[in-house]
Amino acid sequence: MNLSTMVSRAPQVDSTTTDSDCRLVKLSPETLQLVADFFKVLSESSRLQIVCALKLGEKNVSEIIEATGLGQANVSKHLKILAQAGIVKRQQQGVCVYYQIANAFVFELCELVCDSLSVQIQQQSEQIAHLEAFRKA
Amino acid sequence: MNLSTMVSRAPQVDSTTTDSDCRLVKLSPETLQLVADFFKVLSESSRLQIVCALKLGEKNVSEIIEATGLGQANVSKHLKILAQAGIVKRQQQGVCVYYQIANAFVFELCELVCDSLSVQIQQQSEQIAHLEAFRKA
DNA sequence: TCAATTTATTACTGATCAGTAGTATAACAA
DNA sequence: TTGTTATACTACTGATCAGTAATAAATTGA
Repeated sequence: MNLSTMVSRAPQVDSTTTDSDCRLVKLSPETLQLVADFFKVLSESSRLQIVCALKLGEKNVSEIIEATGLGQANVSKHLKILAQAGIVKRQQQGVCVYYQIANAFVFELCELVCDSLSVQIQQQSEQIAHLEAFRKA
Repeated sequence: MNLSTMVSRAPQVDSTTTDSDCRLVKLSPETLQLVADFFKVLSESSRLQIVCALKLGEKNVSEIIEATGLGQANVSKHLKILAQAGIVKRQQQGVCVYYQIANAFVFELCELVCDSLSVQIQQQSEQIAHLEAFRKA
């Protein structure tokens, strides 16, 4: 069972629309809050730095601190948030604690955003170029 | 030119890894900040409500207010944020201002998160069921 | 046992932001 | 013009949160 079917059984569902073309339309505010909370976890560059640092494989906390340049308490806090969101997994090995990506789809998300941003930036720079050409003429 | 190539020209790039398997590893903190800022726009349930309200087509501000139940000033503020992020487009028609989704990939993002969350919830409920069975035995 | 290392937690501060009341602006109608 | 409707803006408040210093806890080695 996925979230859509869970939500489609909830009372606040709008059943006047078809299933195929508008899954998001049916989501209740409570479900949207869950989605928003997940996006919030990824909305801090420090946490994205940690995620990127784990892209090539697991690291312990000290290695993450070194890779990101963040403070120890800060990294520990962010790792807790990432773990609670199910984005990283924790594994203790003696004194050290190793973290790894638990859900690789975060990279898919980030790359989608990157691609969209690059298109936006390209369009903006083209518009600026047009404006420049117009000003000179 | 996309963001990846932009970033791969920046000095802080890690060139010890291959291009295909780790685009995100190369992103500078500045680029990650842009990605984080985009996620932040989607990290409020009110804004996701507005996005969902526009899923089936454009709406003017009054219609969005009615669809979401949010306050007028609040909706206006969120629409400005969504427009600045390039997620919605603004179009004035007489007294009314119509907004529509400018970049449909936000739905792709949301559905990816929804699917991931549903898997997590399902796994959690299975774990709880196992624990229950263990407790009874 | 004692010291060193690694990670987590707590308490605090400053910054950011959502929501709102009030106000401004602009278009249309009478 | 005057009033009405639709939208945007400003200023404010309370809540949330990132970063940090200090401390705690747990493991390892001497």
